[in-house]
Amino acid sequence: MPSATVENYLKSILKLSMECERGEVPMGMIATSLGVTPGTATSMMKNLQKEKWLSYKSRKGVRLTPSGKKIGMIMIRRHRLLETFLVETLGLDWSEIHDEAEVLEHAISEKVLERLDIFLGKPRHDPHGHPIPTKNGIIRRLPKKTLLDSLVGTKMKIESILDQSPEFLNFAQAKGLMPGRMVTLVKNEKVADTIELQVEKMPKFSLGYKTAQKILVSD
Amino acid sequence: MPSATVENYLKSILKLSMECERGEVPMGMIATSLGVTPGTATSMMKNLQKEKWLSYKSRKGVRLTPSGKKIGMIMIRRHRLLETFLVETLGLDWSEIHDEAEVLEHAISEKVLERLDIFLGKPRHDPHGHPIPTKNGIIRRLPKKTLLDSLVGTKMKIESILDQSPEFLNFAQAKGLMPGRMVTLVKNEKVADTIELQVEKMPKFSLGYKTAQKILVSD
DNA sequence: TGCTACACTTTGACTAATCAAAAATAATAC
DNA sequence: GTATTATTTTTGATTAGTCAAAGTGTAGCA
Ligand SMILES: [Mn+2]
Ligand SMILES: [Mn+2]
Ligand SMILES: [Mn+2]
Ligand SMILES: [Mn+2]
Repeated sequence: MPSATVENYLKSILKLSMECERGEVPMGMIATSLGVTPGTATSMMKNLQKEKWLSYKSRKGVRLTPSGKKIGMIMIRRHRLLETFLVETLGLDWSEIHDEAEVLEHAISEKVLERLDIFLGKPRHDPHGHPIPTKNGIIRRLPKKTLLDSLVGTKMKIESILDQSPEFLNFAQAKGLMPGRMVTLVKNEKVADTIELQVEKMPKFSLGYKTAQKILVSD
Repeated sequence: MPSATVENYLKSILKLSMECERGEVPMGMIATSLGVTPGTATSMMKNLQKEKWLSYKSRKGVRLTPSGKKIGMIMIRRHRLLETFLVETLGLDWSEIHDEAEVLEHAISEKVLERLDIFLGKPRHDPHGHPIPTKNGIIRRLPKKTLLDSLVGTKMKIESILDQSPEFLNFAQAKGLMPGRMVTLVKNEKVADTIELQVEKMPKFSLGYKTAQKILVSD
């Protein structure tokens, strides 16, 4: 029923509402995240409210209704299952799958998606370590801990990569920064805004604080 | 570059031009085949001509240019490879794949398609026996011979099913009328407009003339 | 040769999605 | 507590794709 455009809006709003834990998602974030002008976002919010997918309070922001949340969650599931398929089955690189999935997610039916899920063995994460929601919209929460929130000398398991840009993903792959790998924090140079890392069987390397926060880990 | 709508138009026009071997494809056929009103088809033809995908002569019809033909052929390839994937890999029934492929064909990139082609082992037909064009747009011609064009008593190989409707495909499957199976023409009752068939290891059954022409065969 | 169907084209209207630019409001600084 | 800045909303316009209904052209028949 919802158009591809509406699916994108609802998915983005859901992701924003899960990230920045505030009551409403502000207009500006929505416009930025969808790459449209603020006016476009405002007018779309009115349509989405009319369809009961969210409630919109002028100059405050937007909150998804259960039906809006459901559609958003379905889109996340489609996106991540498709990304998994593209890497696991077709052998594409994890840096090139996001844009492909961004389009395919609007074209795949529930029936085909469920077959794909079975074919893939009901995976629980996509190639970037992001959890895949169940058919019923249940999603595992990501750990909060980033590379920055750990002590020098501890060995951690990489859980998830938050940055989706091809450039960063290529870099991360080259350094061994991939979900499942073990990594040790060798040094933390507060003054230099830098940490030094060692991924198992790989040479050491450095990462800025800002970038380090994009790698989620568990011990 | 072309929108999904344009892709559908060019694919349909190409298929029509291959079926009814006439110089130009008439407007009426285009409108019918796309399920739009004649006026819509006319105005779209002007746009497509502007983009140099075809030449349009008012009240005569339309002929694809090489670049239009190329896009149409790419769409046929995408559609048929996707149908093959849906049946071979995901196990959907051959009666339910057409509509799925009709949507997915606009969402899959060349890169993913080529991976899919390799994954499937470069198939030469889709599940209905239709030839899959090569990457360069070369397509095998279908045999002209239908079930009607054969003599009583001869055994033939089923090559292709031209009717795409789920109802007919379900019926055909139940009777064993599928590409690759051998069939014998048992009787031809001209006055009753009917032929009687026997597919190997299956009970005999009858088919009207009109329907019989939708099954292509070779000896 | 004129008439009648049918095929096709034109016209005017509509919807979804978008932008640019102007207007309004809220937040922050001083 | 005003002035400046940032955010959001309005307004007016555009584009792609569509339909309904009215208008036009033509092929074949009378
Ligand atoms: Mn998308
Ligand atoms: Mn992802
Ligand atoms: Mn299509
Ligand atoms: Mn087919």
